[in-house]
Amino acid sequence: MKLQLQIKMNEDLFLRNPELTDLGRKIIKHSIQLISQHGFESLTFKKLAEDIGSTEAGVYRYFENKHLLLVYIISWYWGWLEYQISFQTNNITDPIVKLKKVINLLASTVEDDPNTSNVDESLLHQIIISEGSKAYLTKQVEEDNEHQFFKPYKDLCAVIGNIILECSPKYKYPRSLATTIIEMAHIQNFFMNNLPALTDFGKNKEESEIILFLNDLVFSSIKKG
Amino acid sequence: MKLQLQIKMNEDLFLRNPELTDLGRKIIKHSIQLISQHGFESLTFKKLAEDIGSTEAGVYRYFENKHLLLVYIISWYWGWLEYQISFQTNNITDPIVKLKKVINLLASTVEDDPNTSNVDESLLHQIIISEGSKAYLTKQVEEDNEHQFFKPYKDLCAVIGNIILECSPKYKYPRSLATTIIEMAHIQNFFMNNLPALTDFGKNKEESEIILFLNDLVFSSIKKG
DNA sequence: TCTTAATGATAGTATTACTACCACAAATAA
DNA sequence: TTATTTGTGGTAGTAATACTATCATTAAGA
Repeated sequence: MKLQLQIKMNEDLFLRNPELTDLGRKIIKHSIQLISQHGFESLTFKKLAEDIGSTEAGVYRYFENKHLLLVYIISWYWGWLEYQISFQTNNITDPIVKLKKVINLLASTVEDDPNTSNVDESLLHQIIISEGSKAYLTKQVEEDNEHQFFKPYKDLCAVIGNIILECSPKYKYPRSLATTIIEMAHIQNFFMNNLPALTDFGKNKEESEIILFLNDLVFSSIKKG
Repeated sequence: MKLQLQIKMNEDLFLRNPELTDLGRKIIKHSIQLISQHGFESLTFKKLAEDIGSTEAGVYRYFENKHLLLVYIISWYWGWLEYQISFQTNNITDPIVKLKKVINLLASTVEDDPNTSNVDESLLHQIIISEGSKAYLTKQVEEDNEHQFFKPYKDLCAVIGNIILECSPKYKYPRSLATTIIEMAHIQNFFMNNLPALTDFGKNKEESEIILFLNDLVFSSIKKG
């Protein structure tokens, strides 16, 4: 049995649903490749179209601009990750074990998921690390937020926040701690690989050390209450 | 007595030192205003020149491109903040009190410093929150790092890391905790004001609550040892 | 006074970020 | 079956962006 995993996407993100056509799927696939390889700034719809073997106008029929394309693929990742978390923590009763699993999922190199044929999650993970915050660090956050573009991130944050509350019902900052885990898993990874003087993981560059740091940070915070 | 505070800047950041001329100082002042008002993406040297009452070519004589201008003003801020920290924690012997002071300085709205006439630190603080990570989240990090562009940030991180070690000599992640404090002070602020569902501070939007969160996070982590 | 440095003014180029229009093929509906 | 919609390719065009280059003028320093 081959099951195709479908993530429900916000329809305001695109002009035409890229999951439904060949060109659309190519746009997603190749934009992930190009952004992870050359960075978001250097992506243009012209280059993307050439990479695909289509035309600029063709890409514009799917996405209004590259910001929305970025928000799309990042939203997709958060949706996918929330699914991964619910799947991989299923049947775990101990919330502490659950939370450790979440930290592991956030801070470990992602492997390509065979259930999503047109998305390479390991590249996407690199994009989240290097470009993730650019989705919201804009002057249009408010407008984008009204369109619910950040719902997948908020949902993930709520899921993790609830696990934190299961561990420690009296802990006062479950959501902020959740975003701290998420953001720090990525920022420490970026720093470790690019500006190691900003971390304590410079020698080995092992993401397992980031996981140890996050575990220490999180569990010393919530264990007290 | 009027003392002018001078921050020593990396010379590779500019083509001509903006601190030494009237136009140069205007470029810094107006770019801070424009970026904080309209965001870094929408800044162009043409708009900046018009705002100043000069020409595009004039701005290009000082900065090669807007990325370097951003790195310049952000570096300036880190240098200024490190000075603030050393000044304001001077004579404090208890490292815990010191660290609390640092958290306060990082997470509080900055007031304009009268010792720096051409820089408005409160606007700069907003830029750090919304645009700060864009200085390093690029494909040129490695190259920029070779030019030592991130030294002010690293120095600040080292200073805070050392205070952490004073509090708890056996703590294993002083630098990563330092960057966590710095980054989270800003990210939580951004989320509180723009995406409050990602925080626990949505109702009052008080930065004092961010400070409480950070204090809780930091001191429960380091107190154990 | 001679020279250099800083600025202003203008022009020009390649690229980016789009919008618009037309033609064609395949799938779908009448 | 024909008619129509849908997806795509191709081409053009425009305004803005991100620069580079040149020349004249003024102010400051030697």
